[in-house]
Amino acid sequence: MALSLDEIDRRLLTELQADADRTNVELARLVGLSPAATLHRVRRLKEAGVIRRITAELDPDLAGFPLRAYVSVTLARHTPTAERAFQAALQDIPQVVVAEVVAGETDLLIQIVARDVPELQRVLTRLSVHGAQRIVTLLHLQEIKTRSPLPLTDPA
Amino acid sequence: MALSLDEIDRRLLTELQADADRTNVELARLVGLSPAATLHRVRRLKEAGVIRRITAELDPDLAGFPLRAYVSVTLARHTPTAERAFQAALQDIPQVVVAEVVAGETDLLIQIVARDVPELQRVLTRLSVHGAQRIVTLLHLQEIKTRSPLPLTDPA
DNA sequence: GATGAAATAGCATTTGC
DNA sequence: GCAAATGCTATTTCATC
Repeated sequence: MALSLDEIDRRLLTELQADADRTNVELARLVGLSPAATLHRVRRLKEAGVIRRITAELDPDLAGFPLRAYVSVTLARHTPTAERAFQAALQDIPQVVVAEVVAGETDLLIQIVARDVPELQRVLTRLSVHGAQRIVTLLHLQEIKTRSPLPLTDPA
Repeated sequence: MALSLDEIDRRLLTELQADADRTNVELARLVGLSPAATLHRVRRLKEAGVIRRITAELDPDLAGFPLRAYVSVTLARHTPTAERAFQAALQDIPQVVVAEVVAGETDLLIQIVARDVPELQRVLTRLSVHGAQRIVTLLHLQEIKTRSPLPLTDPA
């Protein structure tokens, strides 16, 4: 599943994770390649899917979402139909910004954003309605380490 | 803490969250503004901090990190010193890509990436060594809903 | 097979309105 | 917020190692 990336690819990916808001010539200088070669490599990394997308990361507070929560969910019934129905419901709840199947103490882990407490509560209620049994909520209090780049250049 | 954003700002932010890999003229067409005005607004949003950064989102599998885990941590001692020491340790572990203080069943929630099981285990051991008491690991199995934009245009 | 250099078309950015 | 102007960049092409 993993692609073979050489040292220059890894440096490109590291730089682009840290800051993708730079010109191609700037990026080229950083990795010591010509702009043309740099452009070619970055395009290949996008086409290969290693770079999923270039995106704007917002400050949730400043954007009007002071409440964030992690919600771990255990489903009431574990039939394939019930699971698919629940997953479809998650797609339709815009305040659910991430959802994953996990292995461990729970079945699913969901990330929620909300503008205020009533909105948070409405989302939790919707989860219950759609088949969530045990719901454990962890309310975000403080960021310790903000999303950091994958450690591509580290010794394995 | 929240900024006042008008409808055009919200559309700009929504578009940039979905795909920031577009030219300014393209973005201008999408929101119905001139390129100059669009550039001005986007720059203001960056300076205000609503846009934290523009970043490349990678595919963790293709980038060589097939193992991801959420780890909830309860600290052995809750003295300010112990907490600060633990948080400092997190900054130094490159496989820890996100860390937050939460309220609920646990104290901290951490996101980890690893290339293989031994690497994952090494990280978990480092967490124990630095003061983590109860460690609950949720291993990522499958993405249900990939990181979605903040629902800026939704009715509150 | 990937890189570099040169050329063109298009864009980012500024200024004045 | 818009329109026009300029300097720079993205992008292509072609030659090269």
